[in-house]
Amino acid sequence: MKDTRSDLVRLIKSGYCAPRIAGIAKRLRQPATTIHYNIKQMEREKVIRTYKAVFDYKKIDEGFCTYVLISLAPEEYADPERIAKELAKFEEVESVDVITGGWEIIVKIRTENIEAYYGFMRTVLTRRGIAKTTSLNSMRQLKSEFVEF
Amino acid sequence: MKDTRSDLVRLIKSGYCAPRIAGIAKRLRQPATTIHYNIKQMEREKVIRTYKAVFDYKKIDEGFCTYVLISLAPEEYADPERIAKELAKFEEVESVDVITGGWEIIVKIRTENIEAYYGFMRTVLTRRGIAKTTSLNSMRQLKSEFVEF
DNA sequence: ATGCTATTTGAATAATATTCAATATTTAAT
DNA sequence: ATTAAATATTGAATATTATTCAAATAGCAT
Repeated sequence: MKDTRSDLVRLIKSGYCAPRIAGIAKRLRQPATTIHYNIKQMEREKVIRTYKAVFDYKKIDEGFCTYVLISLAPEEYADPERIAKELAKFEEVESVDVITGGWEIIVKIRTENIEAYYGFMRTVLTRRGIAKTTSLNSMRQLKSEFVEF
Repeated sequence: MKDTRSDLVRLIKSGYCAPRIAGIAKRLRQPATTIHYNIKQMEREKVIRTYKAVFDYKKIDEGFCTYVLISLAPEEYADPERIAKELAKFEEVESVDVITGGWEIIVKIRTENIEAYYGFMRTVLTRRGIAKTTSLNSMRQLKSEFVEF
C-alpha cells in the first residue's frame, strides 16, 4: 500500500479544495452562474484566501494542541514579527499572532503527543530572542477554525 | 444588487467546499480514481471533518481579532465545558478550548472593530460563571488556520 | 502457497464548473 | 428625472471534473 494519505493531508490542509457552487446555488435558491460570478469576484479581490480541509486532528496524529504565550527578549521588542515569521514556517504551527498584553506572541501548536510537543519546544521555542514561554494545553476543543466539534 | 456575498461567506466559512481531486491527482502523479478512493475513505472515517474557505478577515469585517483567557468562577470548575459550549455557538467565535494553566478557557474572537468587540465582551463575556477575562489583541497575524499570510 | 480483503486503476457515465452572450440592474453625471 | 456607463444576473452551450463500475493488483493471515 502506498502512503497516499499523508500526502493528501499535507495538500488539503491549506489548499487544493474548491467551493461547491451547485450546492451553494441550491441552498441559496440562486442560479449557479450567479454564485459562480460572485465567488470568482471574491477570489480576484483576495477576499477568499484559499479553500482547505478541516480534520479530526486526533486522527492525523496532531491530537495534542497547545497555545504558547511568548515573552520576547528586550532586543526583539522593536520587531516582534521577525521571530513570529520564523515560527509560522513550521508545519506544527496552526497560527501565530503578535499581540498586546503581557506577552508579545501567541502560537497555536499541534503535535501528536506531549513528547512531540516537548521536542518542538526544546528545538524551536528556546531560540535566541525568546525570553520565556507559558504553555496552555488544550484539554478539550469545542470549536476550531469556525467549525464546532 | 442582492447581498449574495454575506450569505456566501456564511456558508463557505465552515462548509460547502470540496477537494479538487483532479488537481491533487496531477500534483501527486496518481490516478484520479485512487485519490478519490482515499479521500472518500477519510471522509467515511471522519478523518476529514469538513472543507471550508479561509478569508482575508479584514475584508469581511472581521479584522479585529482577540484571544481571551477566561477564569471561571469556582462553582464552574466541575464542568468548564458548559460555558465553553455556550461560547462556541457565537459566529464571532473562531475557536474555544478548555485548557490547563492559569485559566480555564481560551477563546479566539473575530469582530469588525474594537467597538464590536466591546459589545461582544459586555453581552457574552460577563455572564454568570465567568469570573475574570484577559484580552490579548492580535496586532498582526502571520498564520491562521495553517495558512500563512 | 492459498484464499480473503483492501487498494489501485482505466474506461464509461454523471455531475459540475465555466464560458459566453443577452438582459437587467445599479451608479453617477447632467 | 434622464441618460449613459459600469456592474451584476441569468440561461444555454461547452468543458472539465467527479463518480461509478468492473477488473486487476497488492497486502495479509493462515
